[in-house]
Amino acid sequence: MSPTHTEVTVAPADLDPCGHEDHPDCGIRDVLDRIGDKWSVLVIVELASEPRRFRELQRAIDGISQRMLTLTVRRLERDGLVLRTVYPTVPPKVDYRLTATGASLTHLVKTLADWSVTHRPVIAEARHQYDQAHPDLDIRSA
Amino acid sequence: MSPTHTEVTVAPADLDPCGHEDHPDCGIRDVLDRIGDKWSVLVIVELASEPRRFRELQRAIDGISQRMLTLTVRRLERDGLVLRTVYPTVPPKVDYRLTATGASLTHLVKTLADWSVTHRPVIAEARHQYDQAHPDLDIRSA
DNA sequence: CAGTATCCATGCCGATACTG
DNA sequence: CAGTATCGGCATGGATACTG
Repeated sequence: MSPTHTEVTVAPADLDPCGHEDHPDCGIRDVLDRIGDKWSVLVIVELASEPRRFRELQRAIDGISQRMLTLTVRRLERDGLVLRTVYPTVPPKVDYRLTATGASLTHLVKTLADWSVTHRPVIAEARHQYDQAHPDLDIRSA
Repeated sequence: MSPTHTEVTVAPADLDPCGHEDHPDCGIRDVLDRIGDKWSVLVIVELASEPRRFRELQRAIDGISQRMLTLTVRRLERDGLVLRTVYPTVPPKVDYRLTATGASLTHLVKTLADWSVTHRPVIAEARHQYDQAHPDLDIRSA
């Protein structure tokens, strides 16, 4: 880590992984880079109803490690989607809640979930068909 | 969608990475596992307007490798989001188009893009603030 | 043109151990 | 409780070469 460097991080082109703005693509990748990872949405969903403490989140989100929860909430905090509040008590208490921006994401997430529920059977069937038709081919491990 | 199959496909735990259905989480992770990767949405966006051939896709999607385009369209095909058509000509011609299910995703993608465009400035600012306040901390490389 | 096949780098993520 | 630090596996994805 060696935190002793005064150099100002310029952070150029931080939000623009792809080169051209005229394409409608870029915005999408941007959101997905934010919530497309393994845990972010689950944290957001969990915080949608009410603020949660660190351990509460960890217990609520099945399978997440301490490390990943920390990383996930830190990133969400950095992006201004989650507000982190530290109460200087002993033992320490920290809670997390959605900011206004973060809360606006819950609608989006709901839309995603709805789509999934609606189309899940069709997709499952499509997969089944495909795997029947291509028994030798294995996409998953390719 | 022509539900002409009597056999109830059990689909053994293929679509259910997390263990419990009562949580609202699972559906979301499901979509994200499908479109959350690096290229899928870009392919979908590109196919939204009209069918495309393989090379057309590759040229349209800046930076995608041959390998990744193949993998991406294959997965989308397997999930029944994209239809692949081979014309037995020489040289070979293959085109890809969205299925009805795939097309239904474009609305979703549009929603994502809109959210991104709307909130991008706020998020950029939040990041900036955060990085100012925590100059030593580096989340990106953690 | 439309792919396969192979090799390899990165980095996401999990497991574990330790701290204020 | 709420983290940090370290190590290591494994999947994702890029580069390159080859094929029908």
